[in-house]
Amino acid sequence: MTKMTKHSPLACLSKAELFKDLPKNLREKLVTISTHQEYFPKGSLIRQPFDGKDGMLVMDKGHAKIYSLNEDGKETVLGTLNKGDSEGQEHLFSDGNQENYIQATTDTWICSMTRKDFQNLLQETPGLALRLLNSFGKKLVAVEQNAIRRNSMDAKERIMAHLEDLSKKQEANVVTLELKKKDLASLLGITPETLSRKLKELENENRIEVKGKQIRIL
DNA sequence: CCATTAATAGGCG
DNA sequence: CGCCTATTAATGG
Repeated sequence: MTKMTKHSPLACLSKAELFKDLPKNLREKLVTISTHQEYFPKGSLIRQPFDGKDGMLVMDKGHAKIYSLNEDGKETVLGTLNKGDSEGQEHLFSDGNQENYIQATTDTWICSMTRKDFQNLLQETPGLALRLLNSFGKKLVAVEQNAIRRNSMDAKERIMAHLEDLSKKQEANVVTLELKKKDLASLLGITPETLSRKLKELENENRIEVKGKQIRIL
């Protein structure tokens, strides 16, 4: 393990979309119930079933993927986490064990807080509850949309739709894939081979240009 | 270097 | 399309 960066809990929480517009006094309240910064080396599991960890986490630095495992041992990628993203909000409301895995895809630092502490704070802080609901809703829409695409669009269309999402999010015509292509394939509900082939097709149709993880949308 | 993992290609159902 | 296998590229130690 390398150096330990000095940790500012307030700065960490303030990066989160969910918290960053909160008045400082509220953020300081959150700090009082949050853990110290935790380090996870690339490839390690931040969360897994039956690890006994509840509550939510905030990405301070790094990237991670969320996935589930079926009985054949194959993983299905459910989403990604980037700096400032928060995850595990559902565990703030119920104390069941989660069935998903969260794995660091780069060296990662996170902050977290437990369900109990968070619930107590929520009761004293309605404004916080409102923001949480809004964020929760946005996530729901994204998940729903991916589900809709899986059922209504063929592989090529799904890939293009995803690239356009990325383009919008990254505000560029040249997008950078945040996942390995095999993980992206899993997220889109297709195989890596199909992804590879369809990217080629799209390229031949002059709709995109692929250079490794950089893709230009034409 | 070697070993492992990721990406691509081709065949087939 | 997915699944399987072979080949190649990229990655890590």
